[in-house]
Amino acid sequence: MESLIDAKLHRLGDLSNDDRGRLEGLLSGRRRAAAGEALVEEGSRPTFSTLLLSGFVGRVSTLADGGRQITAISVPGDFIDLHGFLLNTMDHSLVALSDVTVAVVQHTDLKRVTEHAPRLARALWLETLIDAAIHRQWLVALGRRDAGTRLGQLICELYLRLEAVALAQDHTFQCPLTQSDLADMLGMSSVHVNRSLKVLRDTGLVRWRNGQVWIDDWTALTERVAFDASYLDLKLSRSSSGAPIARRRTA
Amino acid sequence: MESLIDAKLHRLGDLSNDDRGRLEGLLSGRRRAAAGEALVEEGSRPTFSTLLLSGFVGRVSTLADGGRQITAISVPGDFIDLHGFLLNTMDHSLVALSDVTVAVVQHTDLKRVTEHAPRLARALWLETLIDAAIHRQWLVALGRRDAGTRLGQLICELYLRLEAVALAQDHTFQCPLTQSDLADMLGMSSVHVNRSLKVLRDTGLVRWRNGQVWIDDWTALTERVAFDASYLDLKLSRSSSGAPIARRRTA
DNA sequence: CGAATTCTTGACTAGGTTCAACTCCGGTGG
DNA sequence: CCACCGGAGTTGAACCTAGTCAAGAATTCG
Repeated sequence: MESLIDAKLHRLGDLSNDDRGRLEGLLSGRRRAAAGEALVEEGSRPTFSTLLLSGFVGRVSTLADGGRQITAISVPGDFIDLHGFLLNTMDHSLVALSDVTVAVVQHTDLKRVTEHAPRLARALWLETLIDAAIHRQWLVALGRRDAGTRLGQLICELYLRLEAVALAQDHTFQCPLTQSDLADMLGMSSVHVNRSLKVLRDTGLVRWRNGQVWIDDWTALTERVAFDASYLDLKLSRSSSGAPIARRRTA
Repeated sequence: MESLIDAKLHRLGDLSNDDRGRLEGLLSGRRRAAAGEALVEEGSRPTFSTLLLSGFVGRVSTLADGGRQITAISVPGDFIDLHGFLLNTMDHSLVALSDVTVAVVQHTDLKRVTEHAPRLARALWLETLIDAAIHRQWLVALGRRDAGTRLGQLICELYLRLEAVALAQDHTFQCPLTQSDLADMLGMSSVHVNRSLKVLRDTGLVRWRNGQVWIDDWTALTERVAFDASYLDLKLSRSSSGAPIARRRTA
């Protein structure tokens, strides 16, 4: 478990050992929650953020008519809800999509530390920017991709994110999400998730059974769904060389 | 123009006069761009961020098949592309949706200042978190709302955001977006935008003609499209009192 | 082993796309 | 001054993707 935290802290950029120690020192406790439990409720004002150690957590918005949209999914190693650190009230819930374990970070501690460690603050800021980059990718998918493509892209994304924390390898991974969870992420009905999954299965691209996913043909899948992983590979920018303002007609 | 900057800085939270001065000092120059020009290209590594002074800018992702998705829209007073400050390469373009003016902030200056002014850094972080909150709201809309609702919600959002910077009042505002731009934001065809707009017009809720929008019945519109403005009203959290971890079955 | 989810499949429906034609409007040049 | 032009808006008709409803099969869990 500690190795997961190490791996994550490493990915956060080239923090000094000081900063890394500061951050590890913040983790003040552990909590567990069972699948279906809300870690943080919409409308509440949490006093802590958490680092997800095991399991899957979804950001869930519930509509008046009972509809659900999962706007993001966190995998082990992700900070959950750094948003709650700066925002007054939660505009969505954080729900355990499987049994989960989290490490708790008190906002008061987080505030104190970030005021004295600007590089660390920047690393955490970056973490939320990566969230935003994933949000944008999902927006493109929901707005302009068909159902099968959205599903395939999500499977690719999950695989790479899990592989990055050593929870997936050889194009297979465990995934506790139900088809209904997938539907709420992909903005479609669970029936259609099922049908789309069947197409991926019948074309030999992906098998998904009993909570285990096998990507049988990674190359064909990424081509079929036009998956470009670059949005997941975001790192803290170091130097600042680059091109001047671009001027080009797009219309 | 300076009053716009003042208003914006004020909204960023209770910065000290020192911090406010620091931020104003960052604005190193002005640029103009005509509708259709790209301010920042996908794949580039910008060395500056900008504050939008006039006009509208969209974050645009272009698909291989020519499809476009606008994942966010910036109105005057918004910082554009703080993302580019920390991320290595742009995963999308920033395109002027009308003629625009921007104030430029060099990343090197931004970096120096945020390292010595943690509160200011936090205010800018917050700015990107608000972007993310809007992203989530759009995700919910794209995933779970029908076309008319999405359109109505966008009109409500635009009105409130423009009103906050004194560019809208009395439920009317100027909006240079074409129906095709709207389509690319709402993930639908421009034909269907036109039809949805006609429904809003015929039911007496909204008129949109020659770049001018009138919301004829705000109350009815917000009810019709279940618009909840709270996600736009996000402020820097000050104290840190709140409820402990919530435990509730949602399934 | 029985109950409750979850998954699977079929039949029908509806919201939205596509294609195409036509209109409206502002700008431009003869 | 007006005729033309191009971009934006408007509308109809045919088509299609995905949703809904419903029922049965498979899994998991107590």
